[in-house]
Amino acid sequence: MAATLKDVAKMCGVHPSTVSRVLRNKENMPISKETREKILKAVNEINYQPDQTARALRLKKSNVIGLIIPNISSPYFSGIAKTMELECSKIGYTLNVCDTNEEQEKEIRVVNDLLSRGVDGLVIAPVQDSDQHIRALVEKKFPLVLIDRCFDDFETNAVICNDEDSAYNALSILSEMGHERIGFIIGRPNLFPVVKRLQGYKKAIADYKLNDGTKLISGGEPTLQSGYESALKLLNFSVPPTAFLVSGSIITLGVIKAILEKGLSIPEDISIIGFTDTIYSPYLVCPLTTISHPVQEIGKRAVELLLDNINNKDSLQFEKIL
Amino acid sequence: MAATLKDVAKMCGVHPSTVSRVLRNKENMPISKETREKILKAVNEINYQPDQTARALRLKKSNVIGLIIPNISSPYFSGIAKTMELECSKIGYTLNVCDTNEEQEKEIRVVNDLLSRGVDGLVIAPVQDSDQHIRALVEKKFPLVLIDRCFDDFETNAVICNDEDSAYNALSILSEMGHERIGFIIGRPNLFPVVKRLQGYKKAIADYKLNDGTKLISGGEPTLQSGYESALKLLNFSVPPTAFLVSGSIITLGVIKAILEKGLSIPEDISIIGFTDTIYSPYLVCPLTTISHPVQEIGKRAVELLLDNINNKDSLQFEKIL
DNA sequence: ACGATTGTAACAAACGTTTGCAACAATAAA
DNA sequence: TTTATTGTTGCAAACGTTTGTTACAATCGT
Repeated sequence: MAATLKDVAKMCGVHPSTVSRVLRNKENMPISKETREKILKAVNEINYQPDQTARALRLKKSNVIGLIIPNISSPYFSGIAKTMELECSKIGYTLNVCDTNEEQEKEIRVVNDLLSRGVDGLVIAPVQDSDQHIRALVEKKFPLVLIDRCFDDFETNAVICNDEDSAYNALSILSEMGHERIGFIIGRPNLFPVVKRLQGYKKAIADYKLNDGTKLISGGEPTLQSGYESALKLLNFSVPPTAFLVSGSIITLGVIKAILEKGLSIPEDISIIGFTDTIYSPYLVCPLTTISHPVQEIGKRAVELLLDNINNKDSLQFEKIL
Repeated sequence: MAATLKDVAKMCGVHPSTVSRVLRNKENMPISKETREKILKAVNEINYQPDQTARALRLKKSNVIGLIIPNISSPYFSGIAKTMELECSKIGYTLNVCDTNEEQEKEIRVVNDLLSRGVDGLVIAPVQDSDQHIRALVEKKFPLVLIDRCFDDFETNAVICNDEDSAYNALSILSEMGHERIGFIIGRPNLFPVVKRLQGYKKAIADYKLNDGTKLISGGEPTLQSGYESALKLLNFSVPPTAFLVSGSIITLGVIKAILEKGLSIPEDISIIGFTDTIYSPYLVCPLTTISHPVQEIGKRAVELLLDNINNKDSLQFEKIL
């Protein structure tokens, strides 16, 4: 189908290897001006494009990096995907975005698939139901950066946010506003950032002596419905919370729905601070205070870190950003 | 690094080709039960994964299809990407999502890159500033499906929405509500769906005898700022419109901002119908009537159509869905 | 004038697969 | 016993690159 090195070589009456050398112009092998120009002319003429598959096979380097995320249609992850793609194309890399649909089994399949396709490195926001396959990668010293979520029991490169402090700060603001009962609505409880937020939340509850010892944490699924039900549950307490910290975009919508249905208004009756990233926030039915994650920053740092790792396979750091 | 066919073969004392035959179990070449089992055991033992790069090179088939979209962080396109990815992984294909950032030059680069990487087919939502590279693909009979946007002057496989009728219907609804001056705020004017919406809009204006001959169309950029300015422009007319048809999610936010700033309220003073796809719509500051595109349907149809095209390279149809 | 040095380009092997063909046994047919 | 047949496996080429080594000139130094 497409033109190959051999075709170009035949056109010029030279050997394929000569063409290759011209295109990758090696200094150690000098080539006469005439043949070089002859070859370049032919290359332009038939618009020769090197076969990256063959190239990758020979060089054991694909110039592709894989991004594995649990949900590409979430504004948070698609934002990260976007900036990573931009960063990658700047430096001549192709980004291969894969969606695990938040399923552990699929994540494992996808990792294997990308590996067998010869990606040079991997950026993963792992479903955190198991970790052996990730462990295996770090043991193999395969270039890897975790984002958003990471594991507490073994070290990897990672770009994560300081969710613990964020949650803590959110509560101190609410506390200063006079709130004494602050609920926390969460999504999947075993996720790294959720765990961290929970830690910050509990620490603040203790430090500021809030909630009267009542447990005001609820949730379980990262869905609108779950957010709705969880919020409703807390609102139906005899002494309901006067403020909410909420752990995800879609969940926040559910919480809002619940509050409005109870005939309460935001922020007059109830305050909300949400972990959510979307341009729509300022235009919601209620003014919403949000803790937003810097997607561009995360994406940029992730590819930087991964590239460092690809180029010198031994460095291992642990990076945090807020 | 990773185990190869040769490694497995050596373990079993057989030839690599035999291992290959076992794994791809060919019927025409029978293999004794003993060697087959011996080989399968070894494969499991060292967890052999075939090198897809080498495979693709040999077979001239990668089992990868490329998706090229102008903006992956738009909820519309990321929704399509998600469903396409799901569909692809069902049938053993990998989806490679690329973002052109709405730049024509980058789209061309990306197409070439994916081709040289040996994708089996391409789904593209083209930036529509030029079309030769797309034309070249269809002439080459390369498996291709266009989504969301297509070209009027040459035929391709395509999955598009009937935006003309949608716009027309929106106007008839607004007209029935009593509106006589209806503005239209658009993003990039040369885009296929925008052109179609404009046609529907104009047709409805004529049929229902609206707008008094005044031109109430404004816009240019697909940004919040542009939507804001465009709406403001129309609202500052001596006889401003009483309703808006708006052509994109982010633009809609700009329009809302403009209306609220003028001290008007939605929907009491002004009605809006927007072409926008997002879960947030019901929770915006105002109840918003939206024309939503069926992302799952589009994604599903696109990969179906593309796969038909990959398998029998001659079929060419033209498909529309609403 | 002759060997050594240089500039230039061809050769061949390799990356990890797949697959048509040949080869070798063992068995069946004669 | 010989020949044909079948079942099972090995051999080698091919996919399109890259790169160490070799080969051939022409030029140089002496």
